[in-house]
Amino acid sequence: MAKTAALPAPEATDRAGRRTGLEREDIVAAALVLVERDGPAALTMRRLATELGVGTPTIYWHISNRDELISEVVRMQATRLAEIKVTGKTARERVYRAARHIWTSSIEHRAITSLAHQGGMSSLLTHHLEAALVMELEAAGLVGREAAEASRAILTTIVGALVIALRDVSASPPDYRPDALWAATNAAITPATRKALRTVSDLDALSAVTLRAVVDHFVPA
Amino acid sequence: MAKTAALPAPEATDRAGRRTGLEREDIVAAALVLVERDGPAALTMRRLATELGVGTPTIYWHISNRDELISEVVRMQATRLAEIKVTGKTARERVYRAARHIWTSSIEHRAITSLAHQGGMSSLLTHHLEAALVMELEAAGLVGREAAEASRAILTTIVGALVIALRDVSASPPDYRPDALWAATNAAITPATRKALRTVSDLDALSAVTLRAVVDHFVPA
DNA sequence: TAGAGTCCTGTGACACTGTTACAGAGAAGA
DNA sequence: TCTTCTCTGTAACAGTGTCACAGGACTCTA
Repeated sequence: MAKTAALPAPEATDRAGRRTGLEREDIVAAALVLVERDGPAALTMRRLATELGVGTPTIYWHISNRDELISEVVRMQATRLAEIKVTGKTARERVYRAARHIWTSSIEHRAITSLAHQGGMSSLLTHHLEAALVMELEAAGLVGREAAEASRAILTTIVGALVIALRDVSASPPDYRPDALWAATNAAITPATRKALRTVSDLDALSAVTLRAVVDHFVPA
Repeated sequence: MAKTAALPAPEATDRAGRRTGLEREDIVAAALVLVERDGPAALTMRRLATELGVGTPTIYWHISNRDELISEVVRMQATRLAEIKVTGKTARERVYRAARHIWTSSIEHRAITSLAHQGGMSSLLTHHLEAALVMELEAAGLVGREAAEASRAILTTIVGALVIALRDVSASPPDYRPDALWAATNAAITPATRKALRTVSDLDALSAVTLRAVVDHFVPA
């Protein structure tokens, strides 16, 4: 609200009547930079205001909520990720590549992915990429509910790997980290397996393999 | 610390020198009840203290951190979930059932699952169940790195579906909810598929299907 | 040129969070 | 009885999101 009422005719003087010339988009862009640079926890209203050389109420004039700010940040990042060129010979391969692209770009911008994720807005972040995935699914012959289910199954798989990959292991107490847990467990498990469970896994490769399996299951050859 | 130094000889008088007779375990149990009743956000130190009829520093005498409290809550819940009886004829089927058990129990106690998850401690919560899963994987012939990878792939799949299932859709602004997003997108997608994408999915069934596919891929018949 | 109106911004506050310094109360041991 | 250790309450600190309010800066009108 507020901003929608009687916009001041965007003529010659673009930013008339403002003191700092601060626009909604500038705030969102600054927030995006802040998150990518210092992590999701750094996105504080006061800190963002300081970054912009402004008081907190100024931000609240342009943006109603912190949640809305996060939404907007995620959305801006989503549009930046919009353009994809999916390659591959078979339809299956193209579906796989489209899905894989969601993973790589999410990992690449892990700070914003975490932000979107802990705000429950991961679907907003990946929506454009997901649209590309659905298009490839349709090209592979899946329509309607079949396409929707395949898309969701694939996205589910990606999100799961992302959650594991992006969590901060050093944050939890040493005794409760996965390797310590497997070292301490008294279940009837072979030493070899136990050792393998204690090593950190290459989630990128694992995600790729799992993704391939899911795609192969849902997309006909 | 603090508690470890010179414990007061647990003889006849069990709770000597205490005024309220509050134990570490009581606090954790109360926190568990609080979370299950009012959700993860309700786990506030002050609120927990009020629930126990006590001041906040009393809690801090027994437990150093809020993070440690969360760890302890998750751990208590994890031990409660420990006992499983996996049934099924084939080894594959038993692996699937063990994996499925992780899903159902996580959904059943969604508040604590969310708590564990947003604290990055999902592995702690599901550790016992995961151990059972690994045992079934070994029974199916997978050892060492193969078993570890299969276990991780399966857990990843479950976690992904959980994240999607447990997020609060009503929290995000209406324009950014999945159905609105698919209604507004201008991608080249068939109306039938678009409609299917807008409907809420049965994640329980979808998770089951995806899980079956992943298990079939990693576990030999 | 003076006044009115609108748009934006700063000061300061409120309620809430986790966390802790400090002063004690109560029981146990000397 | 006196000391010591274990626990607990009062009160505060720093930080968070959010907003009421006053006022400055600009544009438009008289």
